[in-house]
Amino acid sequence: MDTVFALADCQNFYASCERVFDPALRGRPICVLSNNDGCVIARSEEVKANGVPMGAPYFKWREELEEMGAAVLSSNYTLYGDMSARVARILRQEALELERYSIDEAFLTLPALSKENLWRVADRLRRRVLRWLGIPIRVGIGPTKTLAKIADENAKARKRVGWGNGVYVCPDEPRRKELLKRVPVGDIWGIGSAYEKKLHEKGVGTAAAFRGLPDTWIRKEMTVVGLRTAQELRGRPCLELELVRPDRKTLIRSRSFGQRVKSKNGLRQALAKHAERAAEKLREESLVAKGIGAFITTKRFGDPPYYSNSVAGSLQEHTARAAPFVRASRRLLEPIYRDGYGYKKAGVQLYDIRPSRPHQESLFGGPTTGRRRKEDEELMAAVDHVNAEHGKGTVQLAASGLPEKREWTMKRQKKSPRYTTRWDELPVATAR
DNA sequence: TCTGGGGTCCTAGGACCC
DNA sequence: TCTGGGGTCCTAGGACCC
Repeated sequence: MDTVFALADCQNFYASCERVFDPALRGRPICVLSNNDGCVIARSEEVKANGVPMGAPYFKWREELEEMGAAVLSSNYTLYGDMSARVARILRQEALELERYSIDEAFLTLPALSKENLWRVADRLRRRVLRWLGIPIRVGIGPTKTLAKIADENAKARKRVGWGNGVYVCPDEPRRKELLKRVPVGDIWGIGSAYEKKLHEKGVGTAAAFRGLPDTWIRKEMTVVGLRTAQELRGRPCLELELVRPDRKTLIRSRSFGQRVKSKNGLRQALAKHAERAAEKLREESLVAKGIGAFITTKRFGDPPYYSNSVAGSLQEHTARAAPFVRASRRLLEPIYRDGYGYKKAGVQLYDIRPSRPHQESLFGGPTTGRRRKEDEELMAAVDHVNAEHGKGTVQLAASGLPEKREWTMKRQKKSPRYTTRWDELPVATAR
């Protein structure tokens, strides 16, 4: 069957989620902050209209946000993740296949119906998601993923000026070319700031001009990735839906510190905590890893002297137990730590990752064999269980320090309740 | 004072092998 | 003076995404 691609995109997703559960937020400007309450990562329309850019540092905009009466919230990923899954379930009702591309976007394939009928299917999904979940979505449709993305952007632009309802089907040639003449090259999915600059220097400013460039030039200057993008803009699909998520290759846990950390001990505790959380994530996904790297950095904007370093190491065997990673993180800190700097961020990266089953015992037994390993695994399972019941960090290794003694802990002061995943945080309705 | 935290893919170049 | 021709694997760095 001939198919087309659709991109369904939740509008102002985090802000929309917050509004679903707190009616007082409807009609009120909202912004959601990154971890550490550092920058603005989601904005409602009102906040966008007031000129607050994506990624803006919160402290620079605090006063303006106050003036506009904005609600400022820490990010609540538990809530957003759950709502995201619910949106996907509704989209699957019409999709031939569905790829969850990010927390707030999904690619779908639909049968290649007439433009009018595609529009109807998409609009039905849009209305259903709005009515059942309270989340406004847009849908863009096209013959390739890249064109579906452009259709979605176009739906957004049209809606902003009061045209349409957030559903847009990419037209056929030659009207498609007219559309692409109005799309700035930097707005194309796959063209970031570096390629945008390069293309501008070549005098290429629009998607139409970009897709008209010779393949040899694109290939040479932008690798096969750029060439695929150009082909997709010409209507030739090069990217398929990714239906099974490929096994992850790396796993990073890192955080900026609430304040600078100078002591080796502080860094040691932070790395231990990241190692512990990384191992927890491995178990969550039934994976094991052997490679581990650690990094520390003072890196700040315009704030020398700066120092940044990382080092990689390896465990003796694949595992998902916390203790070996924590020990390794402590060991790895030694060669990279320099006294006298105020560190701003630290993290742990795991690699050489593979599924934990089927379980492979080394012929002669690894360093940890038999009963000892079994006990460790049971301990980890118990830790995960307690933390799932009572909240992350209820049980943890002593190496990462007591929460109240930490000098490096994260700021997250404005978080909303986990309305949909915690019984004790359910929204309360009162009648009068 | 205060600027997130994850990921992926591609290429070039070096080490090493026969 | 002249200095092969493949492979593979690994890593660093650059590009992109949300």
